[in-house]
Amino acid sequence: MSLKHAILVMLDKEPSSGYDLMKQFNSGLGYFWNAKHQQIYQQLKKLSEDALITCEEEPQHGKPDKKVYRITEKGQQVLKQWLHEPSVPAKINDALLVKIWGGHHLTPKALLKDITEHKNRHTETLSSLRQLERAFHDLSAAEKMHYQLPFLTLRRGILGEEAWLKWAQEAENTLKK
Amino acid sequence: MSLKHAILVMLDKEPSSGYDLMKQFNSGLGYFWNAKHQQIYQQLKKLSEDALITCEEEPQHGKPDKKVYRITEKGQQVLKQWLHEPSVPAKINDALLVKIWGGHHLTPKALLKDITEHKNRHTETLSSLRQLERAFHDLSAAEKMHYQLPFLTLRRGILGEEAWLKWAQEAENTLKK
DNA sequence: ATTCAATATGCAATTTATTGCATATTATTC
DNA sequence: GAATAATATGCAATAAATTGCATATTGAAT
Repeated sequence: MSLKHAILVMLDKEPSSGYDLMKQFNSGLGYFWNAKHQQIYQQLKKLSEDALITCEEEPQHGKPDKKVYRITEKGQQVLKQWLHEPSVPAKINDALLVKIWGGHHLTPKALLKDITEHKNRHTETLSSLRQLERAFHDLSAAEKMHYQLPFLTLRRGILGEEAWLKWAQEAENTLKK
Repeated sequence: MSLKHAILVMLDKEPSSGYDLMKQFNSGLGYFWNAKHQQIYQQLKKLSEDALITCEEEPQHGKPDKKVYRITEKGQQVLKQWLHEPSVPAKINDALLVKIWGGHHLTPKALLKDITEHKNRHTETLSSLRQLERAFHDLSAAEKMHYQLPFLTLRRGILGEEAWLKWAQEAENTLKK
């Protein structure tokens, strides 16, 4: 379980509300970790109880109140310890591939339709990742150095999405025959 | 949740025991779906209760007894229905990338070590996928046609692993500087 | 003889994740 | 003025996945 650590990593960079974290998880920066808002709020509650983070209510004008969470010393210790452990390999559970594997019950057309929908999503993701990449390239050398590590994760996203789309092309060529 | 459907797809191709399925999930063919043995046995139990599969005990000589599961008519119906629904996108939860994203607490050396371990796993996976690919190429045209769809999933695996390794090279170049 | 690896399955408890509500404010659009 | 989208959070129930045991057989190696 690393949602906990993903949250700690994010709060270590910048204090945030659950809603802020949720947006990060659902946008480019959180490309590598997915979580629904419920999970995030639940984890924040747990992390608070364990005193790995603290919570401050921040009244806002024009918007509902925010609960801003901050990582504590204890939280940083836990985070550092986790960072020093070998990371568990990401597991792949890809329903589309299960479907294709057993797809002889379906027409190629039905398979293509499903693939196309996924392709649209991947195309969008790639496009927003590339946007972030361009923003990175416009930074000064010092800033580039500073964002070196997040940039690596961005590159992973880009290479991953490119490979996915390349595969989709192959799949389409096969299924259209 | 598609472990259920992954199992149905597999049993639809060939009756198997939980242990057989487990091996598939942990080898090349199950590259696109991961499950631990507990999950598989639990699902088989549930699927039996729901009458989507049946179970037959098969005594073996030299080995403990096997429970061979077969998909039922009802199971095939459920499977077909699922195949006709749009498949849910695979979600990515990659602890290594979380680590890199927050890796400024670590030395580049420590990060490289972790990446190298992952690289070894990915290299092995790629190598076994390529072996399967070569086996495919040696098939007759008719057989190739028959395995067209599983071959597509194999290609996804290969392209995915190649992209991963390409990224690892980039990451190493960055971190070694 | 004994340890080890592979085969084969499972219970019980816990932890994680998902789903389905539910609420409240403000700004904007129709 | 009413509907909608965005902001912001949460409870409760269920489902799914993981972890830690636990057992039993056979063959091969030491």
